[in-house]
Amino acid sequence: MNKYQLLAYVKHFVSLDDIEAEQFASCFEEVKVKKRQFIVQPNFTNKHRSFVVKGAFRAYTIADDGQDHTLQFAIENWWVSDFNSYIYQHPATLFIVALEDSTILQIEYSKEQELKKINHKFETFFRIMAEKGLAFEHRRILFNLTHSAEARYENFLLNFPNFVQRVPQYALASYLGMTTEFLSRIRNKRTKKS
Amino acid sequence: MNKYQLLAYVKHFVSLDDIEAEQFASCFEEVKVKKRQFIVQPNFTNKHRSFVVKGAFRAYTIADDGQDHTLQFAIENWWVSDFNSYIYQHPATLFIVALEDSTILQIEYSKEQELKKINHKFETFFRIMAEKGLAFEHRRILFNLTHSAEARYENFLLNFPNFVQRVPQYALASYLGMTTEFLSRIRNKRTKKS
DNA sequence: CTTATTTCTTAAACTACTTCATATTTATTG
DNA sequence: CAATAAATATGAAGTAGTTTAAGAAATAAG
Repeated sequence: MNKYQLLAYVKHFVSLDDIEAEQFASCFEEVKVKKRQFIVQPNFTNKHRSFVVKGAFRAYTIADDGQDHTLQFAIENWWVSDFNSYIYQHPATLFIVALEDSTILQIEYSKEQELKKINHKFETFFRIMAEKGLAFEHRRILFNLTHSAEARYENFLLNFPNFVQRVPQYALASYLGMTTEFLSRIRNKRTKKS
Repeated sequence: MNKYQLLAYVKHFVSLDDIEAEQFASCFEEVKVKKRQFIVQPNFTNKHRSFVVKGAFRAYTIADDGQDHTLQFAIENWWVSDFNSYIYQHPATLFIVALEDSTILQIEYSKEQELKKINHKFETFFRIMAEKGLAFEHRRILFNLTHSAEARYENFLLNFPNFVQRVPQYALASYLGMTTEFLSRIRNKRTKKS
C-alpha cells in the first residue's frame, strides 16, 4: 500500500521521524471505491475518517422536500467524513458518495483516539486539521451571508477551479445554495459575456 | 482574578491537576468591556482568544452594500474571536463588539502556542474546542441550506432560547440570513398563532 | 423626566431566485 | 452503437424574502 501521499500531506503540518511516520501510516487502510458507491449513509455511524488519495466525493443530505444539499466535496488530499457522526460516534445524517472511481485511506475512530493519546504530535496534527476546517467554514458562512448566488459561483470558480470540472452542476448548485436551473442560467450568462 | 469558571469549563473536556490548572489559568488576563466597546476590528490582527465570563458579544462583518452580517454570538462560557485572524495571525475582517457590559478572560496567541507545546493535555483541549466548533458549523450550514427563514428562526429559538432575549433582533436576523423586517413579520405571525 | 437615538413594526412595491414543464445534450449500459 | 437514463438548458409563472419609507416603541443620555 502506498502511503507516501498521506505522509507527505501530514508532514506539511507536523514533522515526523521514520518510526512515527510508520506508526501513523500503519493505522490506515486503503480502500477502493467505485463511482456511485457510498462510504457513509444516514443512520449508520460513520466509523472512519477518509483521506482521498485519488478520486472525488460528495457529502450531502436529502431534505424533507426531497431535494439534496451538499455540505462538502473532497478530491485528492482532502479529508471527508460526516464529521458530526464521526467525532461523536452517533448515527450519520449524510450520504457520502464517490463521484469517480476512487482510492481512499481510512482510519478507524478508535485508532485515531489511540494515535492522539500516544503521541503529542499526532494530537497536534488533528488539532490543526480541525482548526483549518473551522476557519474554512467560517469564511464560507460569511461569504454565503454576504453575497448573491452569482457572486458565490464566481468565488467558487476562483478558489476551486479544479473542483468545478469534476463535480456535476446540480451538486455544485446545491453546495452553493441555489437550484441547478439557476446555476445553469448564471453559467450561460457568463459564457455569453466572455 | 476569578478563574474558577474557566477552569470548570476546561475540566469538562480534559482533567487537570492543580499545577496544570494554575499553569493554564495564569496565561489568561481578565478584561472588562463596556457595552458597545469593540474587542476586535477589521485590519487589526486578532491577538487574543476570549472566554466570556459574563456578558454577551457579537462578531459581524459589514458587506459592500453596507449591511451587517453576524457570524457568531457569544455569552457566558462561550469563546469568541475572529478565528481566521487569530489562528493565521493575519488582519481581521470582523468586528467583535460587546452587547452588554462584560467580563472576559483573554489568552494571547503566543501563550496559547506555548501551552499547547508544553503539555499534551492543553493541546487536546484546543483540539476538542476546534472539533466541536467545526461540527457546530457543519450543522449550521446544513440547516441553513435546507430550511426557510421561518424554520431557521424556530430552530434558533429551540436551540438557543437564552440567546434570544439578549441579542437585538436586527443582529439575530443577520445571523439567520434574513432582514430585520422579515424577522419582525415572522415573530408577529408566531405570537398571533399562540 | 425630556429629548435624542436606536430598535422594532407595518405595509406596499419589487426582485432574486424557485418551480414547473419541456426540450436538448451528455453519459451509461446492454 | 443503439437505446435508455441522467444531467443540463430554457422559458414562463410564481413566491419567499428584500427594499423603501414612515411611524411607533423602547433605550440611552443629558
